[in-house]
Amino acid sequence: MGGVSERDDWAQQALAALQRAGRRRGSARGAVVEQLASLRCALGAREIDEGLRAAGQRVGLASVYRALAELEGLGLVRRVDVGDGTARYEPRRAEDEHHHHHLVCDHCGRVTPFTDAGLESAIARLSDRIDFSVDEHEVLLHGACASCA
Amino acid sequence: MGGVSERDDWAQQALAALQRAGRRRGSARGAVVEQLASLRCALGAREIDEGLRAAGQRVGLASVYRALAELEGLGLVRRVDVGDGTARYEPRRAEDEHHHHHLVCDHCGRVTPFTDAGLESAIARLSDRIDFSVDEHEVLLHGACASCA
DNA sequence: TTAACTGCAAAGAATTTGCATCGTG
DNA sequence: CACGATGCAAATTCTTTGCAGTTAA
Repeated sequence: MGGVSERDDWAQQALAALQRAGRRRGSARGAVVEQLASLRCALGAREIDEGLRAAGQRVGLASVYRALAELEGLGLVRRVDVGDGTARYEPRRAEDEHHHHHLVCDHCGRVTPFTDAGLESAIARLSDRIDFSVDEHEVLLHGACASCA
Repeated sequence: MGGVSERDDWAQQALAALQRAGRRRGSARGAVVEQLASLRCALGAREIDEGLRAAGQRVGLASVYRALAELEGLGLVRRVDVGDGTARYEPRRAEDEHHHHHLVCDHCGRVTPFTDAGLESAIARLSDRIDFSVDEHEVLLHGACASCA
């Protein structure tokens, strides 16, 4: 719990894991990790690409997809699908740090994160009870956000 | 309570709603409603199309998509996205009848329904607490199913 | 008869893959 | 130097749309 922000923390962890997996450090992959690390909530491949482009980092969209696939395979990011036909990704931080779920406004499309302890414990109890090895969970609440209601 | 199976019940309700919405009763749409009504869990457009084809009902895939879009718009089906890049749909029955969520095996891809009262009440409490009008929710548990673990 | 419904084929959008080239270890 | 990484373009896959023929009300 020091001066290192969780952002750099995750980025470092991700880069280390990639290296451990025998991967080299290319510029595109590094940029994607960097971009993901600065996120608070899930983003799609196109959004990540645009973000990098805006930051002056010209990256091929294919490389963004490849980086995401790699990171997902190593368990460093998780894919969240809110039902609009595109995949979103967000860093999977250690422990319960920043663990959250998503509110999806079906009117404006905005996706907002939220957390709820009651929900987490209900899921934990449930996970223990069933004959299925749970290693990831996601709760989506669809409806109308405050501004759209 | 009654001799009418929930299957016919939902199908009738769906057809009635379509008619009320000023839609005619074409064969393709009727077949899709029929097929959805016999489901216990979510299916993708292609699967529905194949099911109909297997039953001798030759239907254009485009019509299946059109029927699903129409039903979703009327709130008769809900779309479930388990993260494999394809959309799945299942009938949205009245009240809590058959209300369930999904276990997704990341190894074999199998999707299995489950129910949990604790989860439902946690979500109900949460929904009351937040500044967001929730009208639909979905819980996805990813991991390894009994046969894959 | 009229407007909705349907199927096929073309169009679109998101994601993946082939390949020649570039850069890291 | 050798092999992984990258970008572009072509290829796939899923879904939507344009049209002309078909059919329910």
